[in-house]
Amino acid sequence: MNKNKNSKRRQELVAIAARLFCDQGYETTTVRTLAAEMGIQSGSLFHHFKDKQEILFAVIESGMLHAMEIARQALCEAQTPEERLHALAQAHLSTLLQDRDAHVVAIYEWRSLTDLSRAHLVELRDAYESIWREVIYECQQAGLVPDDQGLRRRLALGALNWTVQWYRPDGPLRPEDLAQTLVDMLLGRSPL
Amino acid sequence: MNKNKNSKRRQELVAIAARLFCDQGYETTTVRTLAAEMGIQSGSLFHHFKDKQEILFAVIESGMLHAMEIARQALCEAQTPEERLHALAQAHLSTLLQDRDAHVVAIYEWRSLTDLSRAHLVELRDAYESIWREVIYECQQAGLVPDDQGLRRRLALGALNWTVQWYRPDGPLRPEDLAQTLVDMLLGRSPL
Amino acid sequence: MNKNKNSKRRQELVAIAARLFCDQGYETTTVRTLAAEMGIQSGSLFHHFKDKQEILFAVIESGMLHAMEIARQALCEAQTPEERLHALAQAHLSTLLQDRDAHVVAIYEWRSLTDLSRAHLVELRDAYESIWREVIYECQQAGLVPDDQGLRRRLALGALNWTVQWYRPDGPLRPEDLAQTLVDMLLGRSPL
Amino acid sequence: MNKNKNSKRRQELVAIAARLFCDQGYETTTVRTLAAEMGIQSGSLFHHFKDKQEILFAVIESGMLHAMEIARQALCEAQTPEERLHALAQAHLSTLLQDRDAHVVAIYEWRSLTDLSRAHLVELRDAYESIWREVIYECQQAGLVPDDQGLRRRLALGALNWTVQWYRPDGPLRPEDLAQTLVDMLLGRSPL
DNA sequence: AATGAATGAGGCTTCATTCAT
DNA sequence: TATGAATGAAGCCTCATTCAT
Repeated sequence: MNKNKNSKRRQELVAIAARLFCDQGYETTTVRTLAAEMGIQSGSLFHHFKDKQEILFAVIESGMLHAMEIARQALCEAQTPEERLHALAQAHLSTLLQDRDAHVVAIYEWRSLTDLSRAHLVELRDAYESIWREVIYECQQAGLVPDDQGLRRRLALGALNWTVQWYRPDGPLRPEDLAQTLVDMLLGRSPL
Repeated sequence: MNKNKNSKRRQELVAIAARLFCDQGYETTTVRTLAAEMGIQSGSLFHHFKDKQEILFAVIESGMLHAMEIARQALCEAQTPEERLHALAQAHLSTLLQDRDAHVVAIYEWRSLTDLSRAHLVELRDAYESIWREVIYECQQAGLVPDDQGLRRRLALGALNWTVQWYRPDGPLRPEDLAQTLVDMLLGRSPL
Repeated sequence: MNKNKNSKRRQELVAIAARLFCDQGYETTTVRTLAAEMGIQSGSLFHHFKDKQEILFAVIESGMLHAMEIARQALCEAQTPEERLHALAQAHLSTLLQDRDAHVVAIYEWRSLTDLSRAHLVELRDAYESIWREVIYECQQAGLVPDDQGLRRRLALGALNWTVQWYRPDGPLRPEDLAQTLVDMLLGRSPL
Repeated sequence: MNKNKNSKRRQELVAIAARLFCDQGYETTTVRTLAAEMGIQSGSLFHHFKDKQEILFAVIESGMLHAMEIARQALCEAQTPEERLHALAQAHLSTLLQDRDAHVVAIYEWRSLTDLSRAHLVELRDAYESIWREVIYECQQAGLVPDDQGLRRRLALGALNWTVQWYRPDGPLRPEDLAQTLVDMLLGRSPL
């Protein structure tokens, strides 16, 4: 099995799998379909991945790692708590759009992961959410957001994640508007 | 096949299916498992439902019909736009908790429906969302919410729906707090 | 799955499997071939047996149970130690010929059993061998066979078992001759 | 492919294959496992052997050639018919113990050989058995063994071959005792 | 001699569904 | 309504073998 987990080729295969899992669902996507779309034979798939499940893991992991990276970069350039919150929301939307397939898969196919894989990804998710926790905490310290045991943070993240259900980048709504409205809601502001 | 779609027995079976589909996923739950949990043989299942897929449809439909009913009742007793918005959010949370299984299934297994079934359920969903649209419109007319092409409504509904991912009724958070915070965010209020 | 382990139908299937496993080997015999020879579809096989391995177990177990039964019956009618020894050898040869398939499979495919199955069959085998141990012990007490820690017993049983490799019932050698010669060798006699 | 069939390297590989085939069975041992134990990659294996099956052939052939060699040497030093019979039994046991892997494989995996390979090995086996035939014949001429169309020879060889099933060199029984008892049984003697 | 990715046929097993009882 | 044996298509995965490097 090809152990080079970050090879260009592998990343391509993961992207293709992400698309298929997103479109058809993990259980419904057959190994043969995966292979066909990748331009290889079904047997060859198992040189790259131990399991069908390992492909699922790779898809979700790649989405999460990317999300983390983008969030970190976005925060580097932001200063005030509010700016940082805004940057984070923007970054979140960016990955959601850029790696939509992977994130949709993460949401829908979480259950199909093995316990071990899931445990590993839970760590990643916790790491990501702790970034949000931190930024929200800064906002609280600055008196911008009430201390509500993370309630607003959870609602906001939920609202963001749910956007994959309805948001289409080719619609009239710009991502910036989305992020702005989200921040407004979090901070208890109304544009009126 | 039992044509009496609302028979007590059938509703029991649907509830059992909802639980299994929610816990294990639609694709992963076998007809045999369904039958076993229902206390019958797998062959007998097909006297109650034409298809495995029809069971899925019944599960989701029942959740949606229930949601609609609860929403309508809640609105009957509410007067001002804000009260009505609050009542709606509360009602939404209620079904989400009461019929959690069915709603989780609706979210996760939407894809496994046949086109025909999906079309029918889309109608139901649209009917439900139009209730929200209406109430939000009333709030806009009252100057409580900005006119943003449904953006806030969508974010709010997303935030609510996402609660099935993390909200546990046995935790410290009461559903009322959730509904209140949600309304606050929608209306651009901060408890600070 | 059909739980009636002694049904006529099941015994037929086991006999067919025995023949195939004997002729082609367990690993080499495919489930599809098994099913085809049984006149059913490959999927139907799994109503009767949980596993391919369970078929192997059933084949070997049936051979062993039969061997035990025949040995017990033969001993009922024999009196003196030597008669009993002779009856036992004769009985052993009988099963070896009657259930040749099953016994060949037992010898060759022992390794393919699961640990659990093997443990169960080891008990059966031990029970069978203890019959031999007993009869040989009677012969020792009667001064017919030396006490050699079971060495002659083992050599004799080995010689018998090996007959499946070369003995053909349609040859010039009668089973009785075989049994007689075996007993002669065990008792240290020569026809000269 | 390496045409030097007797190269040191090749003999090593054959010995490793013998061990694996003996422990896991021919069908169950994968080419990858073979290669791994040999310290090479699976592709490289095919530079040494045309086929997986050719490895099996090499294993069995080597065991047989060795057996023949040891038998011939043993007979060189023996004089009387009985001495020669004893030497032969002793030699047989020696190879059975020395090359246990190869002989076990010969017994169990005979079926997996191609017809061509099998035919070649049948010649070797016949050559070996004719040595036994000869020595037994000498014993017959000397009045030590009855003329029974090879029945005692076959039983004796079977008893010997079967020893691989139960004999362990680290047990209380010495190979010499085994050989002696075997000869006694063949010649119709009892130590009593 | 060696590598190791790729092949592609084929293996075991599962599963929704049917149908005679 | 209920049963449960049978179906047969399809799923995931393995494995001996090849071939360009």
